[in-house]
This record gives sequence, C-alpha cells and structure tokens, in this order.
Amino acid sequence: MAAVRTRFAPSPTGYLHIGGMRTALFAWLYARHHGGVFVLRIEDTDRERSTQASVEVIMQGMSWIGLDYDEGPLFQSDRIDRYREVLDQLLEQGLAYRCYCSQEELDAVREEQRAQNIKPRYNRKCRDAKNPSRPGVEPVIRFRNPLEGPVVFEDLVRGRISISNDELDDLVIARADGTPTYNFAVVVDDIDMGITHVIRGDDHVNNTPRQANIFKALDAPLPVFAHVPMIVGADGQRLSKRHGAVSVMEYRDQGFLPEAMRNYLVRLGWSHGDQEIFSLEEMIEFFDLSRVNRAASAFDQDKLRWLNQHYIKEADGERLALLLCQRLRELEVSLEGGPQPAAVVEALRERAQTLDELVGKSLYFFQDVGEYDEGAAKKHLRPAAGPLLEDVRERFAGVDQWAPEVIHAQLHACVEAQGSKLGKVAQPLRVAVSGTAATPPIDETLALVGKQRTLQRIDAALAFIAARAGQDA
RNA sequence: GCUCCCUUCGUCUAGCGGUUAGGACGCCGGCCUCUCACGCCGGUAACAGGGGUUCGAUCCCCCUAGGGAGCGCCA
Repeated sequence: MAAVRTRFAPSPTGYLHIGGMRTALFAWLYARHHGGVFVLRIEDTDRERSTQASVEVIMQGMSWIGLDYDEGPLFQSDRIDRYREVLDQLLEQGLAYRCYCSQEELDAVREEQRAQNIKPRYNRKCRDAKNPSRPGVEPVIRFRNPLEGPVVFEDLVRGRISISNDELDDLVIARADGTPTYNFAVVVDDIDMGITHVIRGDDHVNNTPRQANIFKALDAPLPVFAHVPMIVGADGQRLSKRHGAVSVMEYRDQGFLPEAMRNYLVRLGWSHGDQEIFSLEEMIEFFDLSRVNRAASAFDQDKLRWLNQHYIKEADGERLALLLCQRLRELEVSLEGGPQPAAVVEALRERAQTLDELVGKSLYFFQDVGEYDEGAAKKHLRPAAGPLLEDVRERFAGVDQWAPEVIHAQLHACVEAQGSKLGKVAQPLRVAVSGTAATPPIDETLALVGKQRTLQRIDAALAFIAARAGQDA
C-alpha cells in the first residue's frame, strides 16, 4: 500500500484563516496517523494578490499550532516551466486548445445564458474551429472537457460523488500571459507531488469533477478526496471579520494557547465518541477522515474559551509566567518590587480564560491601584469597615513573617477581637488592595501584594472612607 | 436559474432499525465558601416537514422546505 501523502495548499493572500488552519490540521493529522508525508505548498499563481508577508503568516500560524511539514514550502510560482510543459503536452495531444474569444464576447455569452436561466458556460466556439486565431490576440488555453458521461470521485467524508460531464465546460487552464490557473496547477502539483489524499475545504467539491477530468487527461490515478465542511459564524453565515477574529494569529494575540486552539479546531467537525480533550498524541492516534462531519459547523467562542481555561489550568507554570511577563512588558508594567510572576500565575490560573484576562487580573500585584471599582468601593469601603481595617492594619504592621498562614491567623484574630466575620474584613481589604471585589483568597492575595504595599493600600482605603464620610456629612 | 452538497438540544456532537435520544459548551438552580474562580451535584433543551419501506424508523428511499457551494483569464 502506497504511503499516504497529504498537503496543505493555501494561497498567500492575507491572514491565515481559522478554516484554513483546521483543514491544515486535518491533513496533517491524517498524514501523521498513517505515518505518511505532509507537504506544504503555497499556491501563488495569482501574482496580483500573493505576498511574501502572507507566506510568513501562514508559516507562523502553522508553527504556532504545532504543525510541521516534511516537504516544502513549495511555491507554484517556481514551477511555471513545468506547467508550461504539461500545457504543451495537452495541446499536442489535442486535450486542450487555444481560445481567442475576447472578454467581451465571453461576457456577452454569459449574460445571454443567464437571461435564459441556463447555466453560464463557454460556448466552445474555439473548440473545433479550424483556424480560430486572430491577429494581435493572445489566446488562453482551455481544457477539452469530455462532452458526455459521468465523472465520479470518492470522497472520504461524503462518499461517492458523481456528476454529468455535460454540466461542465471547457475551463481556462492557462491565462493569456501563459500562467496556469488554479484548477490546472493543483492537478499538476498533486500529481507531481504524489499526493494520495486531497484534503481541503468543501468549497472545492464543485471543482473536483473538472480536476478529475484533468487527472484523467494526464493519465494519472485519481487521489482520494476529503472535503471538509466550512466553519461559519455564530449566525450560521460565512465566517467574516464581523464575527470577531478569523485569523489564527489574532487568537494568539488575545491570549489563547495553541493547544487549546488545536483541540477546539480538531473537535469542530470531527469527533471520537464523547471525548472532548485530546492531547496531540491522542489526536494523531484517533484521527480519521471518516469521522468528519458533513455539515458546516459554527465557531463557538465560549467553548474555545472553556478549552483555553482548561489548558491554562494544565499548563506548565513557568511557561505561563513567561507569557505573563512578556505581556506585562508590552504594557510597560514594571515587575520591580512585585511578587514572583510564577506565584501570581498559580494564584490566578484557574480564574482566567485567556492570557489577556490573566494579565488583566494580575495588574494590582505589580502596580498601584488606581481607581476603585465603583460598585466594590460603594459596597465595601464604608465607614463600618474603618475600625476593622485599622485593627487589622495594626496587626499586620507587627508581623515579621509575611506569609499566607500568618496573615490568615491575624485576620482571624482581628475578626474575633472585633466580634465580626471574616467577610466583613476580607472584602474591604480586597477592595483596598486590588480595587476590585474579586481576587484569589485574601491571605494569598495579601501575601503576594507584599506587606508594605498592603499597609499603604489600607491607609489609602482608610483615607478614602474618611473622605467619603466627610462628603456624606 | 442550473448543478452539487448539507440538515439531532442555542452551539459542538454521539447515535450507525428497537435507546427514558447520550456527552460537552452555554444557560438556570444547589453544594463548597472571605469575594471571584475551580470543583462537585442537579436541571433546561434536539431528531426541519411530508410521504413511503419495515413488525418497528433519528437511522434506508422519495419529495418539500431551509442553508451552503460552484457556474471567472480568483484560489
């Protein structure tokens, strides 16, 4: 049995789309599962729109999510000579022909056909003309598609698909400038690269019969196809910017972990029983194209966030600390005099769904509390909290070992002495020290904030309470 | 318009002729508790519609509806 060879063949005309990333994942997993070869091919025959920058974006995206390739990146633009060679061969064999029809003529024909409610198709004017050439007109090359009979191909996710040749027309395979068009270049490439399984988005199903005919014309065996469904937005419409991020790099920037993204993507349109969490190894072991769903699936940010949180909880602490520091630096937050980033990560990791959130919740450990959260201050920094804060401040001031257990003990001593409850002092403290009403356990939080900063912030809160009392009076 | 494809809770999905139609996210309760979160427990919610086939259809066939894609000298 021939080794499996799959490929990912994006066109470098912008960002790396989430749907493209998932297609790449599936193709990669299929190859890895079968111990086969995964090829990266850049489809840049459209020189107008292709850019080097997008090539880099594609490669970054793949490496971020952990997809390596065994061959490539191969560029179609490097293979122009090869396409020309095949084109000549087809011309010579009469399997393709030159077409001199002008754009205007073609448009007119199409318009006419649309008006008659029939499928717009090339009228094959030049197909059998004895001498169609016109002076001064650079011809395009068209494929001489069979006129009748069915075209059949096997699709691992959809089963056998059959279409009649009389639905197809003689597509252009080379432009007037001699460059090959997509449907032709893919076929030549897939043949030359020995691709056994063509895994791509299902927007290509309708192209497949045309391509199948070219495979036949070239006397090459048909690969197995697998058309994976599209990813749509929450509203069921084609995914676009207005649904939020569509570029994988945006998700990285928003603080998603690559393993979360990968896990989310693999489960979108594919399943292995009820399993939701997959390590890379498990994905490779279990992945199978026949388990890929046929219907389009909606991108669900909430589920992605849930997975991301799962992986944040699981991730190596040092790695997260590094990511945290990196982001704090970008925000120009100084780590000076603050707690160990790794300790902050431990305190916060199960409270954040993204790295962005983690960073947002960690700010008060590293910099002064600016404005108090309005609701929190209103509720907790009230006159009644004054005596408690004063008492606990005094106790804290006398402490040598600034550690959670010690803080905890002092808190309880205070509560007892004041005949109060823990919440009555913890909440005001929390607001004083973080500006918000939600933080990790208070003893842990205070330990991380540090003794000096805690005392200062209690003082500031006391001042705030006093000022407010003055205002009310 | 023509051709092809798709259709199970709001969402991702399991199901492969006989099930109380299962899980996950979300949502709603509850427990835990100094807040938030985690965790745990419980709940809400689906076979697009109509015909067949069959003793029996979510599952097989047909039709309808809805959605998507293609019909380029884009990929």
